[in-house]
Amino acid sequence: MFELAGHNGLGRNVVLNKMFFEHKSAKEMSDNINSKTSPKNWDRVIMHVDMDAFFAAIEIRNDPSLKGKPVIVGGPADKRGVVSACSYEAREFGVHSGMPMARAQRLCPDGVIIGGSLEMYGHVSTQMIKILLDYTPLVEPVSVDEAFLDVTGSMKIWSEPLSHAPLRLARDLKKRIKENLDLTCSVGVGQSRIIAKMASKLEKPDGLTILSRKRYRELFAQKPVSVLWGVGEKTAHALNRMKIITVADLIEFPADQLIKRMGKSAIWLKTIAKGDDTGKVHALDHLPDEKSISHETTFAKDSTDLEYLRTTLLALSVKVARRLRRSEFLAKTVSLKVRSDSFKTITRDKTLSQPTDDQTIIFKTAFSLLPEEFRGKVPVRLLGVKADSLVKRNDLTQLSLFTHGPDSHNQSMSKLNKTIDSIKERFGDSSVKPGTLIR
DNA sequence: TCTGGGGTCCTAGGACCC
DNA sequence: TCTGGGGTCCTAGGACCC
Repeated sequence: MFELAGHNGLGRNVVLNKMFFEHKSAKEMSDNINSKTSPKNWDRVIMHVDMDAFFAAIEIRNDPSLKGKPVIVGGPADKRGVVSACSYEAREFGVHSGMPMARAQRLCPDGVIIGGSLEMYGHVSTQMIKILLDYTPLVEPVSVDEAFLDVTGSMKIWSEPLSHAPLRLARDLKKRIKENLDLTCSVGVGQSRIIAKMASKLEKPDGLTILSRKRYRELFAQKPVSVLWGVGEKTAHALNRMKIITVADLIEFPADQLIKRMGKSAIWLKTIAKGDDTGKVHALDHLPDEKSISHETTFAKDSTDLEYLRTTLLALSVKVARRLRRSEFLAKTVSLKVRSDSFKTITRDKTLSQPTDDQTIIFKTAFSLLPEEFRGKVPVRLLGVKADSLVKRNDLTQLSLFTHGPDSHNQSMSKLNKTIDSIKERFGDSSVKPGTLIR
């Protein structure tokens, strides 16, 4: 951070964090921000709020005796569980989310393993969103523990001077989350979603980073392409084979050649490299409709027992159908997912003659898609059922708006409440919709 | 070391239609 | 007798994210 602060003399650095606040006076800060990259001249002010070690932090908050200990939240090792979140103390041992619990336990034998409650995390997530809504109606959850905010319209309230408005707002927001939820978050601020998103990661935990587009480019130019959001292992390798190693390489690489090699994603890769994305932050009650609803389960032990597989598929179908009905969707397509003992995963799907939310139809369709080799021969590790190509029931049955009450205020209130309630349904199970960040 | 669960988006071939 | 081009749907698989 002091390295970044070292750029202050150039009058262009707008990277700030908690260290910065503690060590710099208001005067120094205003000198720092007072430049042509000042947030005051931004066309948009986007924030990304990312809760720190969310599940683990909630567990520690609820049981202070866990404070300072390596806390690991996830499924049990003997049921092939993985880590879904862990405290920073656990990370010191090399534990991270997505890691098999068996391995985490070996790395961190004294770690406190907690199964956790997705329902409770969803509840806290809802509380967090409610706080964020006090700053702007444009709050778009990305997952249980993350959201984008477009606070462009809120800037005037947080002046004077205007150049400090994003900083003041972000500090206030962090303070309120700390006071109300007793949790910390990291906030990234920038002129686009991608900049805000990348910025929030920089000073975790309890960070606050404001990044101009210029500074964003300076900061990431020499970093490997894999730091970019959306560039995973495979894409990084593909780019590396084209001699594209750093973010700067990606920016400089001729667009037409990149499109030839990478297809459509080339455009997006260039965009994130430059921090130029124009993606809007959706208002909470105008989120794009869900595209699919699915449930899957991994068995504690692989199974060749067809009756067991049937029962499991039925249970999964019931869960999927229930969610379809609750959210008033019908599915045009039913999809089955099977993972074998050798970890090979296949999917089979079928488009129905009539869209449905009926568990029996979903189950029968899913079961009929189960290939012969998995009916007693090849051991099955995982089964999944997905409802796809969703349509709103109302769109289909032509039920009109008139069926709702006449009181427009109550109507919009209940709509908002319903929307907030549905966050848990939609995001409370650590699901995400990464696509909305981009497209 | 033995790899969860819930999502989104993209690609690609073949069918089918105009 | 050889031969269009475009559009959309269906199905399977894969990359990626949290």
